[in-house]
Amino acid sequence: MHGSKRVLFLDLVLSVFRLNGLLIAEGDDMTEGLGLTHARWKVIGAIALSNNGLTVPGIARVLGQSRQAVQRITDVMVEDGLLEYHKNPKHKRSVLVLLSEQGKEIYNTLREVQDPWAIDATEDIPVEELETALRLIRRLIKKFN
Amino acid sequence: MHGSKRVLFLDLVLSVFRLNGLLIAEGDDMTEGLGLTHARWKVIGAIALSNNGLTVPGIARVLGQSRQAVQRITDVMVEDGLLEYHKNPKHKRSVLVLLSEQGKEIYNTLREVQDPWAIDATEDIPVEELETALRLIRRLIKKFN
DNA sequence: GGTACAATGACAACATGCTGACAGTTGAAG
DNA sequence: CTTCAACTGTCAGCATGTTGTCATTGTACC
Repeated sequence: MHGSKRVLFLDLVLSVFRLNGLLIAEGDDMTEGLGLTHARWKVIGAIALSNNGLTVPGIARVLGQSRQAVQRITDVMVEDGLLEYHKNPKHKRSVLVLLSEQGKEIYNTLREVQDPWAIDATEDIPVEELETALRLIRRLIKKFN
Repeated sequence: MHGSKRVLFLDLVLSVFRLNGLLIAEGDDMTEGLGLTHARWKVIGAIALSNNGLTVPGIARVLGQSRQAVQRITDVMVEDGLLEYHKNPKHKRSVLVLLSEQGKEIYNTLREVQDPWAIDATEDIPVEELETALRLIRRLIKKFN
């Protein structure tokens, strides 16, 4: 009988939905004044975490979104001077997306708010619990991928 | 120095974003053929879990969304015969949203797919890990609420 | 009872996400 | 070298979510 396990898991799923919304709200609060929406700081974060830049479909894979949705955002962000398209030696059409100088400045400003936030959020949570939760979430990601 | 804990947490945040997207995709796959979108099965689920029906703003609070977004969905779902608006003895304007007969049937059909899915997804995951992860996520939800 | 504040429905403008479709590019298998 | 499937950019249509605004209804406080 796996009844309680099933309920436990459905509870987890609903909680992930809820936490997802709250995390986006937190991010939007943090980026208030930087002129960023959640779609934008997600892209900036994904690029900043990569060393050599990412292609548009690459960003989409990291964020778990469609490449078309990411393409639309990056196009506007390039127009706004936050990102730059660079030639990709490995692909004639698929350019690399990198942070512009302005984009880097905004990311640094974001980090100044984000770092204390992350530390505060995990203040009273043991590292082991974070690791267990992350491992479980990764396992589910792999399963559903 | 909380550096590694900070990185661990940011990794967790990104993974929650990713898992959120994958779970919605899983739900959409399960409801394929039922004519439901994720906005719709979330509403049906929220109402089904409540005993006496919910008002539109009430659904919004449960799902962590704006009442306007939920209102638009429920209006169309009433038109489509999935939901019904009933008089609310406690409020002259704010009606109660309930599942119609067709809505109940669809929810039952959904359960027939959802239950095996939940069992399969957690097949090789110990209950203790599920509980640890859920506890952590709930703690974060409470923190950001 | 009256009054101030919160909650609700309704509508609009906008940002974001998805899928489908089509053409050009890449890479791997034959 | 050829061929074909997968990947990519681009455009279009549509569903969803957010914020803002306004009038109406509820509630709490005096």
